[in-house]
Amino acid sequence: MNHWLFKSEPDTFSFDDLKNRPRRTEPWTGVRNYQARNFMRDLMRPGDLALFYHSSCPQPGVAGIVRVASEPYADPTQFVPGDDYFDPKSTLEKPIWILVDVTWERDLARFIPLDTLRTDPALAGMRLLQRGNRLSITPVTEAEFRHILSLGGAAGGMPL
DNA sequence: GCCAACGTTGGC
DNA sequence: GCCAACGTTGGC
Repeated sequence: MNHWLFKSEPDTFSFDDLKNRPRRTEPWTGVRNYQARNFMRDLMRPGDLALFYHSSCPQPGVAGIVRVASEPYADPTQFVPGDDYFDPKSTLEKPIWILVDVTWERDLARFIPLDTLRTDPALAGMRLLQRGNRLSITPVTEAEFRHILSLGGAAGGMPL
């Protein structure tokens, strides 16, 4: 199993927004970066665990735990003229952009601020924290994932 | 709102 | 294929 980090701007779509959806599951629309797309296409599998990260907000950091809930499939927003994510170069026959469904998995006992991640020696190699990283989806090692889970505190349930 | 850093575009 | 210009991201 692989582990991931999904970035989202909480003003647009927060971890709680996901949790409050009827099925706690949403398609992760709007990825328009080839590297992030290729992670989904080539390496992501249903069942993979991920961190839900809040970016571009007063308090950036990890807000909760989610799980990949589908195989990759075409992102429908690329076909909708006028949509923020419309891509005129894409066609139904040859879609350019894909997404996966993401489902709420678990709350953390506490939010983990970016500053906490940055100052933790165990996370010095984390892709999210590397200079210049802008990817909205990044791989996370199992060790990093476990460590962050422990920072966030157990919030009940079966072991992940 | 600033700005560093990076990705994409398009002329050549 | 190079690379300058431009757009975007995201922390501060």
